[in-house]
Amino acid sequence: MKKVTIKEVAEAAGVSTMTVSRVLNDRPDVSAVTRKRVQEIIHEMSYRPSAVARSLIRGKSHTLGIAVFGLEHYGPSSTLVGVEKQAVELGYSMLVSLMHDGVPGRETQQQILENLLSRQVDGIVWAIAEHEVNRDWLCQRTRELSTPVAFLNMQPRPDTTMVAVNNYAGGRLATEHLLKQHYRRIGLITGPLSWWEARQRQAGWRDALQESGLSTEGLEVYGDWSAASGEAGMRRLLEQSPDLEALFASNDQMALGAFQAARSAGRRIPQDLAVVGFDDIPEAAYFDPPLTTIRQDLRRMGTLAVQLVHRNMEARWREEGFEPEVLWVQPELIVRQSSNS
Amino acid sequence: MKKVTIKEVAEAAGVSTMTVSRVLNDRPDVSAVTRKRVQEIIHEMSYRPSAVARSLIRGKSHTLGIAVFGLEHYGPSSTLVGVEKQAVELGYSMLVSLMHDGVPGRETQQQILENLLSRQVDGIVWAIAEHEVNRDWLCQRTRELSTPVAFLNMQPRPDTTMVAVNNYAGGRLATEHLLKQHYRRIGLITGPLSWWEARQRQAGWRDALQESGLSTEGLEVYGDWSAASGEAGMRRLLEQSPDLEALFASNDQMALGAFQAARSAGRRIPQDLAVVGFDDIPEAAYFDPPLTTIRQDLRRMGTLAVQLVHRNMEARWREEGFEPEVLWVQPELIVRQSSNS
DNA sequence: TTGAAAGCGCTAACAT
DNA sequence: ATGTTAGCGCTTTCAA
Repeated sequence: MKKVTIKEVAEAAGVSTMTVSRVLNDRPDVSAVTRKRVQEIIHEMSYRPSAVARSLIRGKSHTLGIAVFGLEHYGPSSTLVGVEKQAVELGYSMLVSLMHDGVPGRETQQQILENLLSRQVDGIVWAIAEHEVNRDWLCQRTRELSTPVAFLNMQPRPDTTMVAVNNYAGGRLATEHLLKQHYRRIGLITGPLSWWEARQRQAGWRDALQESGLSTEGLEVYGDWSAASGEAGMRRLLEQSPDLEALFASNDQMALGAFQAARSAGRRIPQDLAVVGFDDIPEAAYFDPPLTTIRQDLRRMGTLAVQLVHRNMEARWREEGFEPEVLWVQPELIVRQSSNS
Repeated sequence: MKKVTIKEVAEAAGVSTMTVSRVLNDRPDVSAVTRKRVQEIIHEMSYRPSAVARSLIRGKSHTLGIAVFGLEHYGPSSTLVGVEKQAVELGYSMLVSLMHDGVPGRETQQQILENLLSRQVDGIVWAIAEHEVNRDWLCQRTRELSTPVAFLNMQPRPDTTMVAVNNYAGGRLATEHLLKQHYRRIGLITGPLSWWEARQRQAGWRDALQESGLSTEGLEVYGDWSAASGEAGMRRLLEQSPDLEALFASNDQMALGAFQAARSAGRRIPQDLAVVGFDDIPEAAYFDPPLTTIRQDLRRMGTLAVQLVHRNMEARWREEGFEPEVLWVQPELIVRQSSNS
């Protein structure tokens, strides 16, 4: 089937394209008879106005761009779900760009940005974790654009719109929960420290311990978010600190790996070792034992990011100013049996 | 920053828009001097050609539409990753539409399809599981389109392009693995039977048992893919068939739930009960015990779907015919300790 | 090697 | 209430 254009519809209906256009846009200035006839023809020919032509003329594409890293994982996909839902509610479609490789390089990020812009997206949500790759250039670049951008989970910067989970607070929450139960030797398996989120969780753990006058000596090992790294990390931790009483794993997968290492070492959870994770993946409640963890409302984060972008767009539309703002989402402690003393 | 157009670039360079266009498209018929100058100006003004205008004129948007259901889950997000990767490699961007609610209704699917089409996508990948909602209308509709569509994981139909995992074979694989180890009372926790995939896995299990001359009586309970339903299902199964020796859970989450129920019932895995799951989610290898499961190469499925769509598009471009085809992806048995006798 | 004119599909602004 | 003209940003065609 060839694509039908407004011209053909107009011809078939014996009216001008303008009249068809008016019917399409529900304008009041069309006689009821004409409207009805045109609508019928539209239906018959299964005519569908070209969003592309409309974008060109209106200078708005009704499309939001989103760049996501690590979509296979629970966090990014939940976030994307939140973003999409809100986007659709506000009448936008989603142009999605993914980053796959181990570390999101500058080259690729640049390409993604330019591609989204060339497709005339009305706004952008940047859900690519901040790595050691210098990100200032990106933030700088976005400030020069006429297209609003909201960043997710990144080190806050002045004049930048951002939504982030308070990972620092999450780290403290986890650690303080363990401290309250009188554990004193509380280990940490970090995420890759090139990630902002991993550093924040680490800082929360460290500060909580230090404020209680406790040492962090020998209690910290490095993971890469994977269950395998959690297992290896736990093993190292038990070797270097056999007096370990509790563990804060920077995500649930690593906690799961740690469970396995603890089992092989003959340590029961929670009797011999209390564990807290981070994320609250759907499986966490069914771990053995069910995992105490820090829940992040990722969908909400996505939703908020879209709202910020949208408000920003509307402001620019009306030629008003828009104050960049940073929105913090608070994480929540979910207590299950892995931390019960 | 206002958006720069080709006109402004042309003016700044003192040439016609045509010359700029030629430079943009790397046409040979521009003098080296002019080309260089224009390129510099383009860079200076950070001019970016409008993909929208190009789409309009060329009748190709270089965009692929994809409709996905249940993106929070591991399966759909892996598939999307595969789709996106291949799409980008072939020079397309991805317009993503999500379905959220419990059951993907016809209304919403229709809307999604129309929306993608109105945005002039060059091709569509339909990754929404087939439910009891009658899908024939959708397939029929796509046959009338000038835009090629590839379906994922659906009941094969004539004249329809599709990629699917052989879920039936997967179900047999799981069950035969258990049979080989001399288990005879092998239970099944199904997915929601409104899903084609769930029915296929069920059929594989049933046929395998029946061909071995075994009864399926009292060995089947219904789940909804969630770990909670796996736990409830396992409990029921143990009640109605206390002589249960093994279990095939139609996905890994339900297997995880079943683990928990088995534990509370005092049954050890695998000594008292062997378990096989389906999907091979990344966590499966770290369950306690590690889960034997059926792996599906979901990324590959996504990749293949895009390739089919692309070949189809090229064929239409050259006004050739294109034979709809059905591609089957074979699942693979991953043996871990949950099924070791 | 370069440019002018026409037009992709649609709508805003101005007739009638 | 309806039609005409012009133009969104770019490229195709044809002329110079």
